[in-house]
Amino acid sequence: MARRKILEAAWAVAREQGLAALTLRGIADRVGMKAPSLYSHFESKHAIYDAMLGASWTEFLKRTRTVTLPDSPRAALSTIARTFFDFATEDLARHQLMNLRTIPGFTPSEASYAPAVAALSEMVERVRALGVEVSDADIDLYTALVGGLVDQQWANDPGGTRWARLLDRAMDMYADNLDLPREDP
Amino acid sequence: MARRKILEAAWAVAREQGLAALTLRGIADRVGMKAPSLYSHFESKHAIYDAMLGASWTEFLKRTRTVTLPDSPRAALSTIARTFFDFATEDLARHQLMNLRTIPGFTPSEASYAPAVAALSEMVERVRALGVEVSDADIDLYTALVGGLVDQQWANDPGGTRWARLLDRAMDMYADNLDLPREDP
DNA sequence: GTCTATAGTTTGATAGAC
DNA sequence: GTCTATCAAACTATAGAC
Repeated sequence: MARRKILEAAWAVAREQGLAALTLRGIADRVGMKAPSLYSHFESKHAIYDAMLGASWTEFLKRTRTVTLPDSPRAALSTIARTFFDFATEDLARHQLMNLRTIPGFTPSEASYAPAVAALSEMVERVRALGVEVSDADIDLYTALVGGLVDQQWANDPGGTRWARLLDRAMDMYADNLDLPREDP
Repeated sequence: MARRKILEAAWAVAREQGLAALTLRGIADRVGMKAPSLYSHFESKHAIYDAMLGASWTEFLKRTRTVTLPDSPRAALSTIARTFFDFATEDLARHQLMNLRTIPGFTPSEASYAPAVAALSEMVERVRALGVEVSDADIDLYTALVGGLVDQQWANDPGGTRWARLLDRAMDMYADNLDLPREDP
C-alpha cells in the first residue's frame, strides 16, 4: 500500500535529519514520487505526523501487552519502566513525536492519542492487580521519574547508558517510597 | 542600548507565539525597526538565540547565588530543587531555550553555556560543603528527577501545580535514597 | 545605524492535464 | 493516482543609498 510506503519514507527522513526537518518533498523523493502526489494519500503534512504518532503509540501499546510482569510489585514496576525507557531511547525522532511537543502547530488527533492513554491505564491496572495501591500522585511521580531519565539520556548522553544504568536504582528508590516489600532482605 | 531593546522584543515575541515562531521581522516590528537593521546588532538569528540563552542561564546563576541554603542537607536539596523548578516553570519559552533542544540547527556557544555549568557545579560544591558526599551518579539521578517533574508540569498541566506539589515528596524520596538523616523523627 | 530593495531558498498546498 | 506547473507565502541574509 502506498500509505505504508510513504510513512516508512517519512520515518527514514525523520531519523536521518530530525523530525523537524521533515518535508513533503523529502518524503516524496525517497518514495519515488512528487510532493503533490502525497495529497492523494494524506490530507496534509500534519496528517502524516498524526499517522506516525498513532502508529508509534500503537506499537508501544502492543509491546506492553506482550510483556509479562513479575509477581513481585517491585520487580513489576522495574519491568514497566525498562519497557518504556528502552522504547523511548530506541529512536529519537519517535521519542520527539511521542513525548515532546516539538512540532509547532501540530496537535495529535484523539484517535492517535488513544493508544497512549490505553497503554498507561492498562499498566496501572496490571500493577493494581498485583495488590499495589497506587494513587494518581504515585503515578505522576512515576512518570516524571522515568520520563526524566529518558530525557537526560537523550540530552546528555545519546546512545550511551549513563542514565539507563540509573533506572534500577531509581525504581528501587521509588518502590521504597511506596513502602513496597523488599525481596532480598 | 539597542541590543537590549531587541532582546526584550525577542522575549516578548517568544512568550506570545512560542520560541520556534521567532522571526527577525517579528522582532523588528515590535522594536520599531526593519528586519535587516537587526544585523547591525547581531550577526545572525542564531546569535540572538545565543544571547537569550546566555542571559537566561546568567540570570539563573545569579538567582542560585542569592539563595541561602539551610544547614540541613535534606532541606538544602529541597531548596535547590525548588529554585530550579520555579525558574523553569516561570517561562515556557525560556525553559525550551535552556533545557530543550527545540531549535533546529542551533547549538549554544561555549560562552553562553558556561553559566549553566557554573550553576550546577557551584550547587554541588555547596551541598558537599554541608557534609553530603554526592557521586556523579547521585547528581545524574537528581537532575533527572527534578527535570522530569518540570517537563511533566509543562506538558500535562501548564500553569498548574500538579507536579509542583510532588516536589517535596520527590526530594524526600531522593534524600532517603541517599540515606540522609531525617529532621523530624 | 537604519533604510529600501531584493536576492535566494524553501515551504505547504492547489489546479488541471493525463 | 500521478504528474507538471505554479501559487502564495515565509524566511534569512546581503547590497548599497542615505
